[in-house]
Amino acid sequence: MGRPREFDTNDLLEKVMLAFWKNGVDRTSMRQLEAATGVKQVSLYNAFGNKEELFLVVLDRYSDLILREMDQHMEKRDLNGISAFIESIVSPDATFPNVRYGCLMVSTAQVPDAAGPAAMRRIETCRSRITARIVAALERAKSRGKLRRGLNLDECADFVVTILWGIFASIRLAGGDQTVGMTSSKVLKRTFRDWRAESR
Amino acid sequence: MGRPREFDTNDLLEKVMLAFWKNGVDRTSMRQLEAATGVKQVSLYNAFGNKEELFLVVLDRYSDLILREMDQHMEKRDLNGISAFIESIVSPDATFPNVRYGCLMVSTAQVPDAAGPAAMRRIETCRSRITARIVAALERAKSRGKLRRGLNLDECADFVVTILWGIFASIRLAGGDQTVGMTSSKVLKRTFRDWRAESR
DNA sequence: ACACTTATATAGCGCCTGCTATAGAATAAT
DNA sequence: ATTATTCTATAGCAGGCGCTATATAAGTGT
Repeated sequence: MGRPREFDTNDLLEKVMLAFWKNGVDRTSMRQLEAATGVKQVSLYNAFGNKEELFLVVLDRYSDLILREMDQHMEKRDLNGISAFIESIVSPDATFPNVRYGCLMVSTAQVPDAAGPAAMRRIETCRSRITARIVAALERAKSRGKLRRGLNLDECADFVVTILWGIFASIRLAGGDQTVGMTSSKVLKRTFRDWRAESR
Repeated sequence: MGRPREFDTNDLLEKVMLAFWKNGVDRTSMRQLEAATGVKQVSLYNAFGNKEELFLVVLDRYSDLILREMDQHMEKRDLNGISAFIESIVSPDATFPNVRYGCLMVSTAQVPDAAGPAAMRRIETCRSRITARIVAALERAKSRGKLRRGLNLDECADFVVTILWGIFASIRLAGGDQTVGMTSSKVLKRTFRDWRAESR
């Protein structure tokens, strides 16, 4: 019933996500989104309600993107999986796209009022999901006897996620240069060696 | 010669810094600054030229603040100095003020166009000064025979600064809660143990 | 006392923002 | 074919933005 929309929602959201990612919520106007997507403002409002709701949809999309990236590299693996995931972000031939713009969640969370409380809640949720995946990988490592005794896995996971956050923030500061991320990833790897069983 | 200004520049800049820190450059209007400081917009423009230049002055002030905090805790010390500095940020009775708003530089750098290229350059400069201070502390540790052989000090310093960045970004996300920072600081401390001489 | 300088106070300009009112075009169900 | 529905297109509103023009008050140097 009714006239079908002419634009492809998936394409549209991809372009909108990139615009928000690159320029931030505040500095991405609805008119810019119209220009970037070729879809008129009114159609955007018809489809998504308002700017905040559109951003929330995009944020969910981004959240899926990063969690899928994790699963792709970490499923059933342990410490090496964590390293592989981080390398997929910082290595020169990174599979994670547009990492030169940092992380949509990290940058959005720095000015909480810009995106609204709902966005902040989603970002917190996604971060805790990321942390949970790291914890799971650490637990796999432990059950395989690869970890020292007395290591607090939750604390270690928070540590790793904080480094991940720092890498994203640093890449953004460096104008997209992933070098800092690479060295951090490298040093983290040797920290993992410290976390392994004391048999060295 | 001429009429002297009625406001105290130091007080003014402190209030302006807090406003930018809390709300970000974009979401801090000149009218808000007028309200926060009690100084009329026109006076602000007379004294600082425009919003961007005012922000640059504030950014320098913030930069001094954080570098002084480092010197206070790290001068002539090594690994323990680094830990003390980070703890002065994340501990419940932190001496570093307003850390609940994260870091003015970290958050500003996430939306580069908001503050302008000059601000970005200053932030990069300050970050490299922070890194240099960490390197210096590591070199002191090394010259005191406290470090393992074969450790790349520059890489280790980048690692530490990335963690610092991540802590700031995480505190902001957590709405000012410093818990994540505390655990990261704790795990970093045991990473330092790994960096020490292999006599363990 | 005077001119000169620099402060403050009020008001407002042009621009961009998120959002919407209105009208017309295109498709679905009846 | 008609009706109902949902799309697109043009235009514009109220409000906030950075910034400034103008007028006036309050000091300093001669």
